[in-house]
Amino acid sequence: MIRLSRMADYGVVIMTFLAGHRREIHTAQRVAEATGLPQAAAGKLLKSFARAGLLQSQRGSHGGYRLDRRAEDISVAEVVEAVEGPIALTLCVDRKAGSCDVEALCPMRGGWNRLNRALVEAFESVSLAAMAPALPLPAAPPVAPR
Amino acid sequence: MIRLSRMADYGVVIMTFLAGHRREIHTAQRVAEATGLPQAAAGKLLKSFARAGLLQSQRGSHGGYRLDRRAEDISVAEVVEAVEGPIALTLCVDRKAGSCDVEALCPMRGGWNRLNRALVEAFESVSLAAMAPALPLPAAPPVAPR
DNA sequence: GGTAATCGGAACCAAATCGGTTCTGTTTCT
DNA sequence: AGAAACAGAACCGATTTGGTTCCGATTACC
Repeated sequence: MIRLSRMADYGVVIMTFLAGHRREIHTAQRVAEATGLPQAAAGKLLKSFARAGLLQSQRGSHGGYRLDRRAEDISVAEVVEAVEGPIALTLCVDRKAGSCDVEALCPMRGGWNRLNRALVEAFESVSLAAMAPALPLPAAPPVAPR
Repeated sequence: MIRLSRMADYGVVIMTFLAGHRREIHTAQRVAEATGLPQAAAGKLLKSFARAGLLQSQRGSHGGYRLDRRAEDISVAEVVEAVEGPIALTLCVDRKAGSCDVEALCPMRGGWNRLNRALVEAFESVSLAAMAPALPLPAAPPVAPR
């Protein structure tokens, strides 16, 4: 049903948490505890975000992750794309990738593009701050969506 | 990547074809041929649409499916929902279904709802006519998206 | 310099989902 | 009665997803 993957959802939770403690460094372990997400999964997501340049990582002992930007300045689109790759409703729409066989002919292209644009804009227009108005999370309800 | 299922995509193709031949009755077989979609899959989709009340079905010999409404009057949202069920980005957002465990607490609810509403509105605002401007399909490029 | 803490990256695995088919009715026309 | 068609469910293989595990690279501290 046009589901967002659970990982993307987790991602928003994590980034929201980090944004609520700006400029502090947290280990993956700590983030997992604070958010209630499965330890290893949180680690994987944090790696993705670091690779995407969304947050800073510090390796070695006393390392961890740190987010400098404010929740208001981070769009849900950035987070979701860091986890799932570009938002693309259909292959037609996805730049790169062999795309659909009929490519230029397909009369649907335009329509899907229009829909996709609307979707992307919606995601870009919502910030992490808008997602979770009450920051920082108090006892961090362990989430569990999808 | 927030993919629409291929079936939903097929669905749009089928409904678009039928809208291009309004009030004519077509067997599932014929629809499959005309659109180039796999026979059995087309049949399944047509059943879904009939069940959803999107089109009329006529059983028995000389039966088939018929679409009375005009392409301009049918939204992509209707088609997609008939195939995939309600458009719901996350379980939180989905009315019915056990939804997420934390339900009322979860601070993300509001945000996801907002995004979901935007998504639904986008789908509702695009008609089948807008998807495939050049109706009726000529030699029906056999589609093949995703 | 050694050791422990921590991230980086890939490999891996079970389970759910998805695309698609098949089978067994039921209805209706002739 | 028999053939043509839809209705609905069951089924199946392949892919995707959620999640874990491993191993290597870095860095802080003693």
